[in-house]
Amino acid sequence: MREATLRDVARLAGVSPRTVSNVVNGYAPVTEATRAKVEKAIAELDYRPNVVARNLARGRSGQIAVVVPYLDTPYFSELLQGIIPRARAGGYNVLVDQTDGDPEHERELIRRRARGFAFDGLIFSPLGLAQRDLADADPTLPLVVLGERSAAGSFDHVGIDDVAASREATAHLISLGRRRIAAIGDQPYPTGEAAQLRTTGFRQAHLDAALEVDEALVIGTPRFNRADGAGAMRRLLNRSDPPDAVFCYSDLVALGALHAALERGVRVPEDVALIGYDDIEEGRYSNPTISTVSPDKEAIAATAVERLLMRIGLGRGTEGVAGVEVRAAHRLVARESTLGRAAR
Amino acid sequence: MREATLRDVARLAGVSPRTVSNVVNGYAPVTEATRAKVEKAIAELDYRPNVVARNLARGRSGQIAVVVPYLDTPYFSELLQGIIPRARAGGYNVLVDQTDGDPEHERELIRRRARGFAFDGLIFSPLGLAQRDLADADPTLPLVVLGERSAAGSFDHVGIDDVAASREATAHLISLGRRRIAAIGDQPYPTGEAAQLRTTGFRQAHLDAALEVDEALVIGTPRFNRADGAGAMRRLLNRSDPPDAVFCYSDLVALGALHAALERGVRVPEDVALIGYDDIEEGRYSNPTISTVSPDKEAIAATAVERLLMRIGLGRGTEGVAGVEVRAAHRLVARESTLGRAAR
DNA sequence: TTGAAAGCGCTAACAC
DNA sequence: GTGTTAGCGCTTTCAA
Repeated sequence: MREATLRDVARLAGVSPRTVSNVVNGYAPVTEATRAKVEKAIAELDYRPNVVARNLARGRSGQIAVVVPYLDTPYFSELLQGIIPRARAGGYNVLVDQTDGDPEHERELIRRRARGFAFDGLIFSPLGLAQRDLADADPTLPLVVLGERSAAGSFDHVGIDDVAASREATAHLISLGRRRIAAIGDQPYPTGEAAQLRTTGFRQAHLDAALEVDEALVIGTPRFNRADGAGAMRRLLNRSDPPDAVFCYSDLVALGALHAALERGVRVPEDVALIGYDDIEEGRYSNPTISTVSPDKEAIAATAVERLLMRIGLGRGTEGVAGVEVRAAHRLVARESTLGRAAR
Repeated sequence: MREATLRDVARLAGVSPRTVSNVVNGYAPVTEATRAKVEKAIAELDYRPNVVARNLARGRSGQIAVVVPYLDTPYFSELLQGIIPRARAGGYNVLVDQTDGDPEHERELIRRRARGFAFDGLIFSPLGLAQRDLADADPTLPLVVLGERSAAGSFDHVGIDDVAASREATAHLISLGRRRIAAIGDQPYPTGEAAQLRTTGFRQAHLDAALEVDEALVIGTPRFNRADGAGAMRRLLNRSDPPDAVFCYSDLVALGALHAALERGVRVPEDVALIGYDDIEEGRYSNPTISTVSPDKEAIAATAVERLLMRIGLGRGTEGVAGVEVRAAHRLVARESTLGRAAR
């Protein structure tokens, strides 16, 4: 049996489609009597508005897209979890996609709203894509980029102060008396813009303490995942002069590094202290627990959605609006991987 | 400036909308010359088809929804990661939502496609919702349910054999000489249908070995997460006669239990062996690594998408088609949390 | 307060 | 092969 349409309801209720539409959307004032009639007809026919038709008529899709490099990265799933309910509260459904960090996929997504992927706005966490590539993005697309801004543009940025946070994390290691500090996660320009900010903070902390950075201890990794963290750590431990502390550019990297250390019988933090970045739940349950930089994810999710909906609300007028950079709060969370069991 | 429409392209190319549509969709044979003209016009106007309009005309949304209880549960994010590319390959975009295990939210979603949430089919992982509630689901909705089937219906199920898998996991602990085996994760009917299957397998393994189940060691938890796992483990360790092994109904539960054990100085697996369920990546990097039941997630994702698209293809005819139960493969993966470091 | 009617942009049956 | 045209189901301007 065919789905009931608004027309069917109108016919049954003996009113015009216009009136039904008014009732359904709570628009113009409708007589109580009329409303009752219409609602009765709606119930009788089990009528549900066709969203696709509505969107076509309204000239919007009622959806936003959230695109991240990897969905199985806890940081992103935690963020997504914060974004979805807020978007729904704002009347939007959420399309999700991952790019695997593929620059082509990312570019395609931005340059021209990807084929067949209909959305009114986009929350985007670029990875393989240099931020300046966003510059020639479709300027009519409401866009919020996650991560610190590295280039101006007509879109918004939401992120924490990576340089400051990294500096604090490194300073924490230094304050514990560590002197040979490694960094795992550096990435070359232009892909690794976020990574480079962290490296900058790492260097600043050394400067602050009048310490030299041993360049051999700055290890690049293609991804911020457990496997790469473990691999980098193994290389560090193979050295004749291994580090006594490591600043990892993500908790996943730190967890991988931890695994590699314990596997070799290297004690954490006695032999080597470890600090991560992101404050994912996993780091609160690992053994030892992982010290980390904790970004205010709730604020990031909330701000990203808020800014995006605002831009969507502006309509095509978005084009003129300059990009805003929003800095969410962060804090250092010291746990066992730097303080030791004594922390308990 | 207004977006170019198909009509604009037709006008510029000097052909009819019909022809442009043909070119865009690669339908009917089109002369090379015409095609070239049309493509030139498309490029010139930077034309992109309006997906919403297309969907309305085609009477579909081109989207499927994936609904899980919690997005930040690694098992679900890993699954989602397998589902999304496959759905896109099949021409569908993926809407994602989480229910927080709220039965009302789940029911609403099924009973009548949720307001404003447009999708042609649904992959659904119920939690708070008893499977028999799915019975009075909209029978015209193409639906694939994740998890083992506990009731018949007109929709498909994709999952592993939970009873058998749980039996194997428990048998593994028994084969290691453990005799006081606890289970963490049981849940009351009707919410915890999946949990109860695992409890059944747990009991069967005891029967097989002519062992008694100590009912005091079967611990219920509201959720399958780290915190609940840790809490349950603490209670077990508080007993005068703690278990020498624990079958945890998810890896997250096992990771929480592990944390609680180590926190007390209880050795794993020497004092208590631990086995989980799901084989999430985290369990391969924890210290010790977690033994687990590994479901073939790729197969689950692939089958779920495949069955769903098949049902969507059937159109309204879906109604008659009986539900199919697909059993994906699983295997036991023994790691350090049962075998000890020697496993390396 | 409600009705009539013109689209929203695309598809596809039907003709030529 | 290509054009004509009538919808898809809803919104919304303009009248009444």
